[in-house]
Amino acid sequence: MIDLVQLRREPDAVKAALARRGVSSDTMDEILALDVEHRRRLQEAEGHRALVKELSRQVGEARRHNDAAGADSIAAASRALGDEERLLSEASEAVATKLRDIMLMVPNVPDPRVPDGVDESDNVELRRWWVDMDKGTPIPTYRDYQRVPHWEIGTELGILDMESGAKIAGSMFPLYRGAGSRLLRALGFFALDRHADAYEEIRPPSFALTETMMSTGHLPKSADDMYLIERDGLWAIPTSEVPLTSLHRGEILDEASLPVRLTAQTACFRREAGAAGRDTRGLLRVHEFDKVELFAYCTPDQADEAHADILRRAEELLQALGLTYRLLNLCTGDLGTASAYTIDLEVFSPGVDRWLEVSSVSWFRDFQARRANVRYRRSDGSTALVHTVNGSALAWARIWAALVETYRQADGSVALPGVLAPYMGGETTIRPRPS
RNA sequence: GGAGGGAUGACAGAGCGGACGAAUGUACCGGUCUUGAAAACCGGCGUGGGCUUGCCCACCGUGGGUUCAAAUCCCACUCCCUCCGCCA
Repeated sequence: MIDLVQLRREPDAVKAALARRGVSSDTMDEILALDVEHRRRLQEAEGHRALVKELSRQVGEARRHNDAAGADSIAAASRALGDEERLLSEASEAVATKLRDIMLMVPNVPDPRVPDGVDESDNVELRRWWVDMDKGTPIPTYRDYQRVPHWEIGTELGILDMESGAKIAGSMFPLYRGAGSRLLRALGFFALDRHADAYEEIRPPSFALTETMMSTGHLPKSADDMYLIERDGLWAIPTSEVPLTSLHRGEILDEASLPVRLTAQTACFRREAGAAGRDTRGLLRVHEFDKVELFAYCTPDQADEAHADILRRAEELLQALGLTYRLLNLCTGDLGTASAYTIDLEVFSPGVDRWLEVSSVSWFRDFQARRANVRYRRSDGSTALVHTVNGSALAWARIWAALVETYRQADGSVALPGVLAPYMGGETTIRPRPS
């Protein structure tokens, strides 16, 4: 949620910034008008309320002096006033609800660093990295045997079984097996161990209440993209950002404890309703995948460093895995609702010949903290909203795909990077299972 | 799933229709005292919102209701504790 006080104070600046994201100035004017009306009605209602309370006090006073007649007459007057007050409160509340409903749909104010653009094609590439990058080519030179899509490699080696996944849960639910399953586990352990120096490991619930989903900005806007267990009113989390943001919901944190850094690996569930029919092969786009998330609650002053640290850690993992990747500065048209600034990391997967998004490192300013009501106490005793920052490090399904494609050998085996050896029982080469 | 008990400020814990935003203790922040610290004593000490900046309003798990008036009474729900049942 954006800051209503800031909007009142500098409406033109906020309108101009949000116009870059396609929010009409009419919408903002409607918010401003509702805000004025709400405060007017609130004053009216509260004025009445104050009178009712005063009269009630007088009823008690009269009772104590055994003035039954006086008490009854004051009570009658108060009752009449109370009826009026009820109507005024309802009117005020109705305006407040309307105002809040619109506010919930307004995206975050983009940072000046965010480039203008309408969709992902306008994202700005910042830089690329790959092992031995010196040839002046846009991507590494790959051999023919690396140009095989991971679903073919997966079937060939018996490590990925999309058909069985579909039989069990429908299409786009992957099933890994044998060394493929172990690789997935290895990646999660590898990453969590690397982050353990500065980030507390959390294992949160995989489902969340509607209120929890509101806090991150996933609801009300993205309801169609998430799984809902209707009977219990629970949503399957699309990312561990959701539970992590609500870990301290409604709390006031000690400034000295900031930044609070957390990491979690969870399954992430996405209906991908808007992408039906796209990228349906293999692991390019799946309904369930594991992801390690890095998260920080921090002060506004710490936000840049917190963002940089998450980005650095995601890059270090990619470099340790020897994967080719690039950084994109997301444009206004591709920015998530709650984000003020996002850097995406994409790996190049030679078998499918595409860049795959494997991390989004975002700074939400106080947008999520306002919804989740997470504050910190400054040394002077005042309170302020925290900033939230998060990013994946990393999303494993697509990493899995990029790894088996990148490291496929001429003989059809896959020779994984040595950093995974401790997590693979020392065996980093995946060969066809003898049948 | 059944029966009972509970949920109050940072924490502990009173209050159970009328001046209660809430006793008291601890913690915390000032001050006095002290070479310094501790102790003692004095003062302060919840969060949000509105506007005429001094006042008003809201908040005692959540949502409804009763009443002139609700932390207090009634209903529903959530969570925690104890016991029984079931269970990986």
